[in-house]
Amino acid sequence: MNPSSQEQKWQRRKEDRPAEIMAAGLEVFSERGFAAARLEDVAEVAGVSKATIYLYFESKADLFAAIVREIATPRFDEIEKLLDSYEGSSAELLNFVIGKLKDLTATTPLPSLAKIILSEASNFPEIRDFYRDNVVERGFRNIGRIVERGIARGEFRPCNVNAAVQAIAFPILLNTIARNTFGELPQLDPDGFFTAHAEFVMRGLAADREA
Amino acid sequence: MNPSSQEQKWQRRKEDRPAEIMAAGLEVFSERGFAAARLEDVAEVAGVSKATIYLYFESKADLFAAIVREIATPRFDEIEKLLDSYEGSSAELLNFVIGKLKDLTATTPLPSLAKIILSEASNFPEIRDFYRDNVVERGFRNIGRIVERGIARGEFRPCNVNAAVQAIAFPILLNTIARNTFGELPQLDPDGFFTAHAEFVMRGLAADREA
DNA sequence: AATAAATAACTGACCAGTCAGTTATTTATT
DNA sequence: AATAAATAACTGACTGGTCAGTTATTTATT
Repeated sequence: MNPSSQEQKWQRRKEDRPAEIMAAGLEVFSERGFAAARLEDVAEVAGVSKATIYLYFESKADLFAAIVREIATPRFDEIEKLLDSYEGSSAELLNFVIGKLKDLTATTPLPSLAKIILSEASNFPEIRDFYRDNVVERGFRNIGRIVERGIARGEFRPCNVNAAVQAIAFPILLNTIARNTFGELPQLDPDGFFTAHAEFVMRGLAADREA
Repeated sequence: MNPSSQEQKWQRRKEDRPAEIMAAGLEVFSERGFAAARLEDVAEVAGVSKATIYLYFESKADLFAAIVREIATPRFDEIEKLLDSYEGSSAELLNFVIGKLKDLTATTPLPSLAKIILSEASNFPEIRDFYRDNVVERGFRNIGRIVERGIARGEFRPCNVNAAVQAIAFPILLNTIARNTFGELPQLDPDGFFTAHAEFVMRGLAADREA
């Protein structure tokens, strides 16, 4: 009549809990956004009670920020390492980075995170400030470095670097966010888009030929 | 002791209520987003009770859709009329439309509405579908027409039209949304951005010179 | 008086965050 | 090696607050 009295109800897993909760949070936040995500769902996916989340994270916003940091940091580290050591042409470098971005948008949940931040950041200042300082600034700096390098080497024409960064990155970002929001509309089809976009960017940046 | 017993508490204003409620809704939605906006606040701004909103709109989502339609429709009508009759060069036309977009983003609440839709549409399918069919499709079609016109007239190089539309519109849209979200970061400064972006677009689209 | 317009008060459902109490694990004692 | 005491991890049940939408009633208009 009491077959389970011997079974363990739970285990202590101090080391693994944070990562598991963050993985669960990523899943739930990606699906529903920040405000609409329920911590009870996060807990269920992570296989813990809601209260356990609060043993490891201070608040919903703190959990979200931890997730973003976890995902963004290694990507930035990687690209910064590349930028420091690269020796080829700037066009090649830019193409490589665009390809990388394409991969990231296709294989990681970055697009849904980006969407969340754009959409909900104004209501959650902690999130907005963290993201502005750690993702927006850093992203601009990195792509900006490529453009500046190209200009310095005479490969790209002198131009407004910040505008160039936006011309490069924003269509990619918004294409991904839009697909994420509306599904696979023919207008947003990524196959043609990425190559065409890279072509656009190259022509927009190219140094004028000598007369 | 009852000085106000003679004063009117309210008036019947069947004709004006919907417009006033929509204006109030625009204000509140722009500030807080869709989910976080409170109908009680909308009611207060409109000077009515919350229940009155339900005399004129079926639901929160219905009110939001009505607002978007009200704002988007005349803009599209205007641009479509222009496209039908325009006779000058395609570059000039495109420049004009970019300028128009710049104005719209600066002087209307379109950016915050766009942000709301991108961010919250997944949680509110009625909004998403309405917006996809009435704004995204129509916007793509209009800008796409300009690009196609330029290609047909030999002013622009043949290219992926949908990608071109995104290269033209997405940086503008996202620049505005980002400023709306993060405030006026130097990286997003609109003064330099719009002219530099127009330049980018023109170079990206320009037909190759004959050899 | 009849009716249309508007409101005030209410309901039901939701959810972040809290906390008293329970269970697993470790450490000390024999 | 057995067990008792102490500690740390975890949970269930609750609280306080929010808010879309509804209902019963009041007020204006004809």
